[in-house]
Amino acid sequence: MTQKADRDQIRRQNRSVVLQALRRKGPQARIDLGRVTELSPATVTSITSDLIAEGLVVGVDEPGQREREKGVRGRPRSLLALHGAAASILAVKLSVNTIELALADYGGTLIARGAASFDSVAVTAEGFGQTLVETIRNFLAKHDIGRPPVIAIASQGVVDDSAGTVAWSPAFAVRHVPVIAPLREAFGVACMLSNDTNMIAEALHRIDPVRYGGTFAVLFVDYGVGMGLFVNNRLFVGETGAAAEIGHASHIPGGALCRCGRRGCLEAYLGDYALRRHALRLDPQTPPSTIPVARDTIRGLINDAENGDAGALDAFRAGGTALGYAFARIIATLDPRRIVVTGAASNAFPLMREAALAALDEALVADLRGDVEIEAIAWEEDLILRGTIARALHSLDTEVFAETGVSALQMPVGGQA
Amino acid sequence: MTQKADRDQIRRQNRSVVLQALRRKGPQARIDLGRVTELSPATVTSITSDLIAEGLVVGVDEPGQREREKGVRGRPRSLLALHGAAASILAVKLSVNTIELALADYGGTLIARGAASFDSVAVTAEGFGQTLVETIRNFLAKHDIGRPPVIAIASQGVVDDSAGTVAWSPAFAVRHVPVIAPLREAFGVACMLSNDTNMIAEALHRIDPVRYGGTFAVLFVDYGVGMGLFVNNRLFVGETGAAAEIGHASHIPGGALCRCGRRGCLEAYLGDYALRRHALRLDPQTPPSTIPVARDTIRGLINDAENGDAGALDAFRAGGTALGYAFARIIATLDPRRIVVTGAASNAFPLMREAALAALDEALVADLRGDVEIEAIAWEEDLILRGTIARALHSLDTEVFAETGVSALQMPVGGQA
DNA sequence: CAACTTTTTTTCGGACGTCGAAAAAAATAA
DNA sequence: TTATTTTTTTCGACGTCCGAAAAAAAGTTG
Repeated sequence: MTQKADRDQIRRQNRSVVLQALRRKGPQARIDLGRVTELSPATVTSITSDLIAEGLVVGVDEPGQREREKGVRGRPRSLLALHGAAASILAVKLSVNTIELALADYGGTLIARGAASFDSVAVTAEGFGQTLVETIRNFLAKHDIGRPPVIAIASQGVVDDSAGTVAWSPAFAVRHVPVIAPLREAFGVACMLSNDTNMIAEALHRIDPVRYGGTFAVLFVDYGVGMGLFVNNRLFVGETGAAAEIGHASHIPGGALCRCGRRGCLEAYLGDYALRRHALRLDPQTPPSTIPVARDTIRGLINDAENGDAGALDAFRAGGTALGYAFARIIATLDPRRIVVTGAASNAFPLMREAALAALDEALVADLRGDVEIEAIAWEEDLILRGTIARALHSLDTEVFAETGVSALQMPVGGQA
Repeated sequence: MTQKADRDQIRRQNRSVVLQALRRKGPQARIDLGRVTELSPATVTSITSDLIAEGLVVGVDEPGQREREKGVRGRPRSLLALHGAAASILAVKLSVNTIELALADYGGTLIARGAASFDSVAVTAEGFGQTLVETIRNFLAKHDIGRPPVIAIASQGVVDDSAGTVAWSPAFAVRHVPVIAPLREAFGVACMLSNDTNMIAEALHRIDPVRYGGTFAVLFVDYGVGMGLFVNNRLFVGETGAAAEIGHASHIPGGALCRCGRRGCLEAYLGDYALRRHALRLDPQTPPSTIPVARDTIRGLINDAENGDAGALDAFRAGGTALGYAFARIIATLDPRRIVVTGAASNAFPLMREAALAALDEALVADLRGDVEIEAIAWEEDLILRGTIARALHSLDTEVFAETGVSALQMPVGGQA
């Protein structure tokens, strides 16, 4: 049953709508905010003056503005913008042997970036929290910032967002590694944990909410296969946060041997090791650990294929077939508007397309397919960190700062209090 | 981006909350409504007096009430209830050769039921609308009711809810059969169209919103395999209404021959014809049309299996394996709280359980499985019509009657105006 | 049986958020 | 300097919710 509504809720929602408008459309005058949000000018004035008093929004003087309005009569518009110093976000990306960090302000401006290495294999459930805390502490010290109010982490593998742990990741030998708890304890700040592929979906949605909206899926094909899912314009993570973990869902019962030890996972046909295994014409049961892969394995295979190497071509054809079946199963279950393929292997999509579409035809009645669009987009490493930042900012806009009477989480900068 | 909120929205939502509370908890006093909805007594009085004036709610005298409160001091509670005559719902269930009908009032009370036969195979895209209109007209004439304000249809197969057509159904030889348009034209009333298995999920959710809430899936295993999906406490139908059509999603690429002409669909292992085909030890490529099935095929097979028939036992074992893989794929994609198995084959779940759980183990890393509960519930034919009525009533509560100043869609009863 | 107690329901006034209209502010044009 | 235009703010009205108080309608008690 729906919840009751009261007056406070209206204000909360409208504050949030104004903040989101400023985030989406950049600095703008009150009159524009009124048009975008459909709130009356009177209400916009009321809400923005609160937000300004609380330090969440500031008046800005955009230099270009003056000239662009040269010769326009009337009272000049005074632009408002999100106040960068109102909060800051530390986005952390966990992958094999690497922790990447990015610091952004409330306006979404990137302030600093960094990276650190660690030994994934040696990680213990207890020790990793400490590693993470130290890495973050070092990074923050180097960038002269006291206390980031929000830490958002994106991790490979299966994330349990209610427990705040990484339930299972190719990066770790151990399971159920606590992440949120040690950070909250060390820094006493709000923390959130997400799956990395979900953050790709989030980034795409923030970049183009129309194209990447409604219900859509992102397939990340790289060292493994991940999936990010939006349902009804919202990130969907399931009951425990483990939704969209299609990489280790079964493609062919009893099929090729996967890294996870099971047989027939989608990843065992599409992961970098799987493609190489196929290209080398090794037995599908060859243990993945014995197959040499590196960061650029997929690029190498694409090169080989483009030079006419039959093994590589075959590997992508087989991968394409698996991909097509994955499309079919996603469509049958979710009827999405769009499926996006990205990751290192997205460059190989032209090599896989034909097999993928043939498999889709074979696997799904045409009447079930709807109008789903399938596209491959070039892979950018940064998408994950950008999505992570975007998600954290959105949660500030809708949850923290929507609350009336909350002043900015003041960020001490430099030596000043 | 979220929409702005205004004053009217508060009232709409709170009216809706009150109506839903009356529906969920039955007749109750204002003070109880206040407790359930968390609205103040003053607000409850204000909202209910509007609702009473509009004919949506009436005061009732429940005979038991008096005695139960014997000896209780204070002003006696005066119970309010949904006013049955405020609207009526005609639920229509379309299946092979049969149209079932049920008429209910706004209070959810069943007023009449009926059924009619028609020749599914002979249906044409243009003619079916007429058949449906006539069937409904006859039914309504027989029950002395003028003009049902809401018609809700549940159909087998793939429903396109934006187009208002049955895109593809085992009941019809033709595709894209218009349903909404002819009804709206003939009766000029609000119509909605859903997939039948989705209505099972809806019925379960209304019966026990806690148990059947959040994200859960219903697998309907019977003549075919259907799926109903709730995501975040709401029915999920995808972008075109074709979500959760797992029956014709691929289980084994190139596998057993399905009714739809493709190979390896889940249904080709779990549908009644598939089970019989296996039990008779026929080749998996034997065309389904040549396999004799009837309404009680599954019951017969269960009997055979319980009497030790090796073929029938094998068939259920194979079906169980397919079911287990389906579980695994659903869990990997959606991470649901619960998966419910129902339909005629749910009685066979004990015969399938072992194979299903073994397949699930084989197909999905344990860490991905979350705390999903898998249960089989006895199949009741009525669940579909009940869910259809429930869905229509819910849409009245939240969309039509939530609007302020809407008086009841007066239902002419008997000879009276 | 009249006064008291208890519980439910209604009434009343205050607070608050949105909106439209009018006023004020700040520019250009004549 | 006055008129015009556009943006922003102010003001008053209206609607909704809520708390408090009053009213209503019973049972209890002496």
